[in-house]
Amino acid sequence: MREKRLSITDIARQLGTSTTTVSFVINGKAREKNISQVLIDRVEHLVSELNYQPNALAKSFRTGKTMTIGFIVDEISQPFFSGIAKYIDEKASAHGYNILFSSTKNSKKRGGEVLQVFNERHVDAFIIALPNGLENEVRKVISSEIPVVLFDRYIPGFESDYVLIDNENSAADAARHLIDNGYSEIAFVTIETDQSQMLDRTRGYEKAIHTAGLKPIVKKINYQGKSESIAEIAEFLKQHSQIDAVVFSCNYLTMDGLDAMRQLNLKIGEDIAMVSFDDLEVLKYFVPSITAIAQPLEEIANQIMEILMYRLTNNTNKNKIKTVLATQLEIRDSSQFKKSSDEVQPEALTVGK
Amino acid sequence: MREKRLSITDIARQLGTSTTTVSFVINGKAREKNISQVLIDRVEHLVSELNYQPNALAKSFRTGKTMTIGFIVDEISQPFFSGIAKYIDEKASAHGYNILFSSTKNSKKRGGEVLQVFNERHVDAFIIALPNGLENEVRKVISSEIPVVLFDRYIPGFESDYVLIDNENSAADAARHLIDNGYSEIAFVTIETDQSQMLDRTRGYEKAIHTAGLKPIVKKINYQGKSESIAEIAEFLKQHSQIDAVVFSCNYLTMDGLDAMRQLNLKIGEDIAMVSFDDLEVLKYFVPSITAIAQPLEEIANQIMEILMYRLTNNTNKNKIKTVLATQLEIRDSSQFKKSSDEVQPEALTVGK
DNA sequence: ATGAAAGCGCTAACAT
DNA sequence: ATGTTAGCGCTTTCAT
Repeated sequence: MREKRLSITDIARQLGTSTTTVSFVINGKAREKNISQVLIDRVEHLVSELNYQPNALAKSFRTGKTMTIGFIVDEISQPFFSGIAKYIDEKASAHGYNILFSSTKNSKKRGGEVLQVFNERHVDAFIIALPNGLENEVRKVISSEIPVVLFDRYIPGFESDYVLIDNENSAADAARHLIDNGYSEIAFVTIETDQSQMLDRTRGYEKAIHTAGLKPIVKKINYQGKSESIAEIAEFLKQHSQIDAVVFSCNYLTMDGLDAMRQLNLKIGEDIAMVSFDDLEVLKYFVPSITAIAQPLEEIANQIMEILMYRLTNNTNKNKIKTVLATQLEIRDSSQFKKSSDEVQPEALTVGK
Repeated sequence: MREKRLSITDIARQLGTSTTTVSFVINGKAREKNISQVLIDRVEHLVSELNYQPNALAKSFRTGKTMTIGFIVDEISQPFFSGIAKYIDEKASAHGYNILFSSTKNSKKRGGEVLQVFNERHVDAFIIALPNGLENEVRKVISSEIPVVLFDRYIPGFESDYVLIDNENSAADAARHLIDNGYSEIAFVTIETDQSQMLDRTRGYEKAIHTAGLKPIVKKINYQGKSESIAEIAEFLKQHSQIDAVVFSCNYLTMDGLDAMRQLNLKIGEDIAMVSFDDLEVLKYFVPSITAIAQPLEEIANQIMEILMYRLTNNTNKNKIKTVLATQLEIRDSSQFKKSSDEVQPEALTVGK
């Protein structure tokens, strides 16, 4: 299938014409280059008859274009990233591009290596969820005129194309939703990090809590691994027994939180309300179903590809495009209106006041 | 970062040596080619001083090797596939390979296109979860000596490397587990397909049911989309109210099944037991937690890469390697020992006998 | 309207 | 032990 491949020279020779002509015809530049219709037809006929396939390697070598987009994320197996990957692949394929991916494990070292390798392979563009500390390396790529679209998080104060969601308002909405439903001791569980999206989410939560005259309770997990995270969350919840609702800042913390709550025998929706930042298909099948902030995956991918195609087509890197998308708070049973608990004065008091 | 790149000729010129020497040193063939240590040192010194990076495109063009592996699956966003992708990426990166992926949507047409495009891009090897009907195209690739490892399913009667799990016994185990726990009207919900893994799973279920002297109840969904699937499952369960346990043949059917059961107000673990073929992290957090057949993702990826590295290193395609791995039945609460239902004679009878 | 030919950067067979 | 050089297949400038 690959060894006896014809070259453009073979086609030209058989036709008694030049490689130039064949090249022009193959690349659709025939008209523009004033090739006669007769010749065009002859070339096209032979090409399809012999099922000639241009050697993409030679073409890439010659032009420097690889029709490849580098997709760099923390971990491809995370549903958010693989969901984005799905849509990116669809759009990219439609434009003749393919996706080269690698996971950074959110490590600066690994991220730098991937960036370098993909750069050496001459990917035409990058789509990156930026690992901590890789700002300068990415800066270099951007200044070398290769299109880069950041997503999920960005570099504050740094000029780049990006597609984000409105993290601050999304988190604030979630907090307000809990406040409106009668909760007052609302915790926010996030990770210890500099990543912009996590900081924005925390800020949104804090603003909403302050505005309501409540006291923020923020737990930052120094993420070392799943079991440590679960233990830390459990310990946190045990130490702060007044907490009546929790917002988890990302999907893996939601998972760890579910585990911690189960260990503590806390009944979700009864003992404690919860909201997950990031929706997962399964969350709606839980009993009780779990309220979540859903990111618009397809729309994020659409915007990323739109920017990329613009950059690749217009060959300009000026006027950075910054896109911020809204999220959808999927209200389910885990955050329903607060029931007065048994220990606290029940209806009697309410009636009496 | 990319424009002012040095070439091997620049290095050679500055050193007053030849490109051959530089090439040999760079590619670690210096000793083998009897280059003097002095020269080796001089070359290496200048290379690192100037931070020379060989042009991967030129190298690929020249050698025909791209250090790229094509990873073709139904849908990258499915947890099973993105989980495999994670480990494949890890192992491949460690060997200097990168992963080009695309989803086929299990369409023969789309699968054929991806195969062709990846082939034109000269990927060094393929890892494929085969779409229905693409057998002949894959056959061509295999016979052209490009390493191909199939996984998840295979082509019965066709010689190829593959890594599978023991689908038949896994499904049989799940059925036996339900039988042992007192269930007798055990249904199997799968999709209408020719895919080997689904057929094997169905066969395993049927064998176990027959061996126990029970009657199989198989529902094959003609998968058109999520909502249709949910409706079909709900209708099926309603029509067969005698069913006391269900095995779902893959993770998306498990999801659809959960939705259907919720619609019918069936309490899992009480009204109906269930087992999921394919584990998902969340299944253990459900109340009740859901029993599942867990595939060894990392081990599958390991085996795939082992075969691939062997093929790529030894440059032989002979003696196909067929690997079948065991699964783990994660027993949780959704399939616990059957409680006698209220309509049926309760303890009194047991006591009386 | 068409062709000749240079050259992208690298590898490796073939000198010496 | 090291250098010379011929391509790999393609695009594109410059002739004609």
